[in-house]
Amino acid sequence: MGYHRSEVVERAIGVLDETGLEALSMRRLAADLGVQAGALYHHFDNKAALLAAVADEILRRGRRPAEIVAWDAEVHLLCVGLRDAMRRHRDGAALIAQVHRSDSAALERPMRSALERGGADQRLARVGARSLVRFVLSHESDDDADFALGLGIVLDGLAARLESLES
Amino acid sequence: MGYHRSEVVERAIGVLDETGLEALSMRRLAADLGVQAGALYHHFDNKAALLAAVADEILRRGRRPAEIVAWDAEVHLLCVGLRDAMRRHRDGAALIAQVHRSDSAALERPMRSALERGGADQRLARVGARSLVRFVLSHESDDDADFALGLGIVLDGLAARLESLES
DNA sequence: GTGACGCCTGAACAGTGTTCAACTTGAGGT
DNA sequence: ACCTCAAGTTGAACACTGTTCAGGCGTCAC
Repeated sequence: MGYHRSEVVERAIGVLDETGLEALSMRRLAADLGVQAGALYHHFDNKAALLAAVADEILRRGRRPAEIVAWDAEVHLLCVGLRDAMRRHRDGAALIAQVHRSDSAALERPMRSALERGGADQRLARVGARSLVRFVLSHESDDDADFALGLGIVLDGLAARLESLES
Repeated sequence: MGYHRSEVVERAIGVLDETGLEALSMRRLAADLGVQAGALYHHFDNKAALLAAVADEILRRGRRPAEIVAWDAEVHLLCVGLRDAMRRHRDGAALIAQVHRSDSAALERPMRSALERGGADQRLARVGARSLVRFVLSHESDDDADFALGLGIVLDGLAARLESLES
């Protein structure tokens, strides 16, 4: 029995790690909790809401205390942190991408404020943050070296735009 | 009745445009063709194969004759062409991303050879091509101006890497 | 005519998300 | 101790999904 949402979410992460996103059905999760599928709908409006809570929890666990560093180091840190968080669980990137398909503002916000601190105007910060978040989400399975190179390319492009804004 | 694969694919594109990827089920498509669902399995091994054929057709229709231009203009053209092709149909990006999730080599190949013609080594061409393809696939719903800005950022970063290789 | 083969039907299987009346359970108030 | 009320759960149902397969039908070749 999952008294609270948090226990359901925790078990959902367990099922995710064990069997993957594909196999994470309401019935499978309910059975894992020793409960009927319908019971889950007293804690979550629907499966999407449940998955959103799971994605939030995965990201929450991956968050680190904010450090005050140079903007480019912070952006780099945010990207690597996001990648690490989603890679800690099977199908983590697929899940997070699915949940934030329509609204990825929450993921982009910290990235955006870092870019603005680096001198970007609103538009550049918005587009840059979006590009970075989607870059990270779509390169889950690449090895770290390739990821670092790709991220470096995007960051170089951003840096060039920022320099030309300052002059 | 869909005598041939091509007629099934064509009708599938029709259903896609009318009702979206979510509603494109085997039964829905079969009904649209005036046929039972099981009949489709004489033309395609499974739904994934059908969707792959649909994605291929969408991309084929979007292909333009190769022009011989500077590498950066060609990369730009390839990206815009891919974007246009997938945006011509409802959920086009979602479909193509789904089909090429495990194997996006076919999409990356022309991008890679253009980058190599621009002086990139194998690794840079591979990582750059992958980043560009995924950038395009994940920015379907952005307006054109934001897309152009984001693409410009990635291309600037690539150009910087290419210049430092030549020196 | 007699096969053979391609295409299709219709039903079935096992699964999915979701809803809902009815039941159990436990805590609070009197 | 009793009653009430609400939260939590059940079990069944609904309308779907992809997929399989024995059987039938029609069109060719021989």
